[in-house]
Amino acid sequence: MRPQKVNDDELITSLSKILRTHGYEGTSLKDLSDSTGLKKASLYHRFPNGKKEMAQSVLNHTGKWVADNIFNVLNKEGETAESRLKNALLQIQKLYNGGLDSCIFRALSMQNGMDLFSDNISNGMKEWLEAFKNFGLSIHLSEHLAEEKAMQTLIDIQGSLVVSKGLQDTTIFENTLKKIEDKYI
Amino acid sequence: MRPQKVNDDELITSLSKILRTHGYEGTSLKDLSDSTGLKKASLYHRFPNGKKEMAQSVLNHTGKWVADNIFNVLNKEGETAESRLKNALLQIQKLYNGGLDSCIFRALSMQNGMDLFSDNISNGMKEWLEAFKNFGLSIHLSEHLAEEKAMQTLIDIQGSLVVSKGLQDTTIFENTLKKIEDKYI
DNA sequence: GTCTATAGCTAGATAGAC
DNA sequence: GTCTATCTAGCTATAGAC
Repeated sequence: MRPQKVNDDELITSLSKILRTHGYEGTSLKDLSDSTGLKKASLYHRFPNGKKEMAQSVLNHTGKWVADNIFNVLNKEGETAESRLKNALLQIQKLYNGGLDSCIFRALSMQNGMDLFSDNISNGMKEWLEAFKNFGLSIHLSEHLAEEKAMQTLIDIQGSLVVSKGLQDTTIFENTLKKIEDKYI
Repeated sequence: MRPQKVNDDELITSLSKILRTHGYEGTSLKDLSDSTGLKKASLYHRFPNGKKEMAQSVLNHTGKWVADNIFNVLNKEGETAESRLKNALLQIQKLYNGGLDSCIFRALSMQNGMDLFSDNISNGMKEWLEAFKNFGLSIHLSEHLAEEKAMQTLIDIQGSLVVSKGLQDTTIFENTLKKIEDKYI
């Protein structure tokens, strides 16, 4: 076996970057080849089902990163709610590159992408809701209020990313993260 | 001259439907031809610059509809603020088909679309902000608060559309419209 | 104004050398 | 594991008949 030119993590990172920027339909195999440095045939060797498997891998990889670096931080034992939330919001800022990068859910959720990934996207969003609901419960909000606040948080994040992109102004995203903090504490 | 098979309004409506569903990159001329009932060459006769001109026309047409049916309603002389807001929110619900349809800004704001339409999208969003700011001023909010509430309203609309689509649950969009009403009144 | 036909290109995908 | 070469299908776009 030849050595890998690019390891799995680097590969997924490049794929993620280009898919989140151009969307599923707007990303060609040539784009993916150029951005990873691997030829198309090599990409097919690593991902036999082509572009849809690459996007799927990006979804899985991102889901794991978010679980480890956001949800776990948000509900970590033995830390104050303030510090858990603050740290989680810092990780969210990192995930979206300060508002410059789009959410992978959005990038894959036009019709063609939805036909392939709707379950992943739906389940992924439910995990965000659950994580923030658990955070709400940990600060003794009622079940109902914890759910409501979690939903508003998800809407704030997604909405501020769309508006930041549209107005080309990342302060909108940053201000929204600050507001999320204020709404909880 | 032969008669038009499809008038401009019907044409734009079909183009809008398909572009908002599939996004700019995900919509092919064949899709546009199938959905409008006009052959590709006929579409080029009506829009000599092809797909980008069709999307541009959809943006312009939607912008006019929104100005006439949402912004004008929201700031109509001689009606109570409650009734203006309620009516505008009904029109917003109509624009997005109860949360089933995506926003044209979102459908055109992956990278390839942004390269072509960033100014339209940015200016369009600024008009939403201005319209809601003026509404806020009309109910005697401070300049600062009126701007802040307008931004949150835009974020709520865009965010709830993304989350509704992702979770395939339009009640999220509907509940957000109700909340917008509560936040103002 | 709409159509058929077609040009020229790029897409996704595969075969087989090294 | 990566590559070059290639296939077929689909893409955007145009020419020219009616």
